[in-house]
Amino acid sequence: MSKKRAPARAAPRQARAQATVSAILDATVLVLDREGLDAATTTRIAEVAGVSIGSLYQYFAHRDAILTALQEREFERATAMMQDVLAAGNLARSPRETVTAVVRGLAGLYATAPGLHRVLAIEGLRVAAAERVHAFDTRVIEIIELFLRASDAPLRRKNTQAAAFVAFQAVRATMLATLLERPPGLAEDDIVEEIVDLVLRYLVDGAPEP
Amino acid sequence: MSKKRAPARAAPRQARAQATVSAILDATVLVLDREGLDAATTTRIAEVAGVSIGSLYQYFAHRDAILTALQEREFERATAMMQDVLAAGNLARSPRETVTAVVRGLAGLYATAPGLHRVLAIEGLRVAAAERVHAFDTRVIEIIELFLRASDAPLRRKNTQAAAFVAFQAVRATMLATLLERPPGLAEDDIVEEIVDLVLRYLVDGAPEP
Amino acid sequence: MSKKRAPARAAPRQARAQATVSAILDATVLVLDREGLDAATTTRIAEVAGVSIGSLYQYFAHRDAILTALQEREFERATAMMQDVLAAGNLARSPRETVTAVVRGLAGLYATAPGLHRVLAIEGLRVAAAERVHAFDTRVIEIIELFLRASDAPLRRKNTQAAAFVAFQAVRATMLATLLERPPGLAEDDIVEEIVDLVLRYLVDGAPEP
Amino acid sequence: MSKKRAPARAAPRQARAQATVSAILDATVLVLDREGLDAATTTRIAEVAGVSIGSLYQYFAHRDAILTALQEREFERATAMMQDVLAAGNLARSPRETVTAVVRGLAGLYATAPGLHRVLAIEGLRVAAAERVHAFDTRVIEIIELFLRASDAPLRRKNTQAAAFVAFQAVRATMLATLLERPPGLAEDDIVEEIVDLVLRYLVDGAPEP
DNA sequence: GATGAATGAGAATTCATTCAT
DNA sequence: CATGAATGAATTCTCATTCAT
Repeated sequence: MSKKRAPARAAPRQARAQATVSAILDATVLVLDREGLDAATTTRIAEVAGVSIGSLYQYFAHRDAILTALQEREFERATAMMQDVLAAGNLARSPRETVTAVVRGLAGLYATAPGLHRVLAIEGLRVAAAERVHAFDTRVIEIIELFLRASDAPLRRKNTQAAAFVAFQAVRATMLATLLERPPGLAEDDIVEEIVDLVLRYLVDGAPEP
Repeated sequence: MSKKRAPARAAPRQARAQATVSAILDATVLVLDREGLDAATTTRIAEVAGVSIGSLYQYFAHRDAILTALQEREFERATAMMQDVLAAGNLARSPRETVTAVVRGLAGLYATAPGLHRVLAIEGLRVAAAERVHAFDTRVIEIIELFLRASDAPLRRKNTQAAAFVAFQAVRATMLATLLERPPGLAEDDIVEEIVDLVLRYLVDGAPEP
Repeated sequence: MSKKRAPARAAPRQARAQATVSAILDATVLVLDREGLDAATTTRIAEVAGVSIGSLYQYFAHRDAILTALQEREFERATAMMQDVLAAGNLARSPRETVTAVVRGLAGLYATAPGLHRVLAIEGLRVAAAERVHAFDTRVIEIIELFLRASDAPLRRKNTQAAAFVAFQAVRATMLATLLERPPGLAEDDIVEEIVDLVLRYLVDGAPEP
Repeated sequence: MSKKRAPARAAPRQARAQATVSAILDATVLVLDREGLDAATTTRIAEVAGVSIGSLYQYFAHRDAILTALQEREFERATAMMQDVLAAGNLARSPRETVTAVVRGLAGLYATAPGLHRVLAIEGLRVAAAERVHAFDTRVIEIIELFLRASDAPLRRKNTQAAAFVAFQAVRATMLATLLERPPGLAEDDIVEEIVDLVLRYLVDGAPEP
């Protein structure tokens, strides 16, 4: 489905190479977050990374490969965070504690570079993003679903998959919108609480008031 | 405030001109929805519209002007729908009826061209979109807030502004994600129900189960 | 030699037509003088003339025809002025009087629209201007030469053609430069005097100091 | 002050780059001289330079930057020539020798590419040329004025600034007109002599006949 | 005749990508 | 491996000119 199937650039084995790749990805984050997608030209990225374009193409077959790698990295982080918070070991926590941890975790990920996540989010990336985003969503939803099933909280929903989907999308979008639009007269902490409440009431029966 | 302030292209007086403008906007919708933002070059739009680029530039000072016009048009539609549904005359309806109407209304707007709305939504448009999107959000939230205050439903939230913001973002994003990702094993009607439930439980105390 | 040989638009016989042609030429002068050659698009000219482009093309086969007509008109005026001042009837005047009259005459022509004359002068107009400018120059030089020969002032030059050429170019350029650059600390009258002196000393023997 | 302030294209460090820049400038001279300003499109320049447009834009932010660079280069040359000829060391020369040197110097500069200088001169270049041309004129006039004051020739004019202005404009324009129009029956050398005489009689008292 | 909507060739400029050094 | 000069396809936009109404 992806338009460009690159001839798989040599995975960097040496430390210096690894550093270069990181520099490029970090530079891309910086540029995307501060200057937007349009400004993220290969030249600009290379410049911010302190690397020549030649070198950039040593490690990435084409521009999209950089964006893809970045997306992958962020998805990885998000998945890891979710997995961590929703691990079996945490089943003992109260639902509120758990949901709060997830929302705060997501907020943490987004807060570093909200502009980046605007771009990475479902609506932004163009090339073959659909599949990748879908895969990520599926995975995250799975994690949530598993947790929901394992939990012994009094769930309101029968269709846990749908519930996981709805809950995740609602949290993701509201969190991002908050970071990008800062609704007036609302501290971030307040919003976190609102979102937690939104999800809790939706998922759990008789969720205690905060 | 916007970067490009066009020398105000001639407002079309003749019928033919009006038709051309419509053709261009409609073509843009088509292209954006099916081929994405990147494919929406002026040439492609003109081609799909069955119009010469010259004509395109007769009515739109530059590419962004087309996108802006489109955004304005869609925002207008959305606002109108919300205003309609949340009008004072509808205070008598049950909360569930009202929320359902809103969600269905939004679904209706998005369903025609989900790809378009992906682009038009907060994360997509680049040029000076921020202000415009923000203005739209503010307006919608105001409408919601007004309704919440006027309603005599047993509201759970004290901060109605925050509530309006969270509710709207949650509905918008989840609806859009649904249309774009066609979540597994869920008909659109099911999703509508889920979203309605999400919002209802969040906003209203003791909302009766469906 | 000219690239475009137009199918000779119908010479306007009616008064209204003549007025339209004038309006177009005058508008062109205005635009050229104030906004420069680049701004002198057919649309802009028509707009300033208060005429539709369609009408513009009714009277001028193409854009260049307008500029050519204008050039012709200005050349005509300049030639007429020279012819007038250097007519046989004026042989009685003192050389200083005559030269002053010429310089003032030129100043008068240029002063109305210096920007226009920058464009019309030798260096400006592009299309087939060379021949036309050359013809004009030749004609003017002829007029000057004839006068010089008829005059009984004590001429210093043997080669009257060369003298006429040099004198004319010097006056023309200095006058134009003056109007365009507003040289520091020099009123227009001072410059006229300087130029008169320049030419007089060059052409006439023992020309009396001012 | 100029409308376009370019993001300072990379100054060429490597030898090849320097060669490319030169090729572009030289090609521009060629095109301007032979085909005129309108023909000097970026594509044509690149083509004549034997370089891709991409390369052209690697070194010049936009078309005007090329023309500006060229103008600067020619102005530099002209100023250097004047400064050279009118240097303090040359005060011993006779006025006729000095003026002849200046006129011949200018003739030398113009002769290589008269068409180019038609464009570069006051009337031709559009973008922000005014200031630049003015600055050049000012500088040249200063050089002349300084020389006039230092010289012990019997000057006729009190206002040396005005004299410098008039003398320079007269020489410049007449020289250029000569090269562009080749008045019939006149060798370039004759014209030089005429111009020298024009200026000498204007500036110096009792200038000896040739 | 007048109007102005439509046309499209052509110009400027960008940017991903390659490749000689 | 690194560098950065060179490339050129693709894109936006302008403007002279035509022609149906």
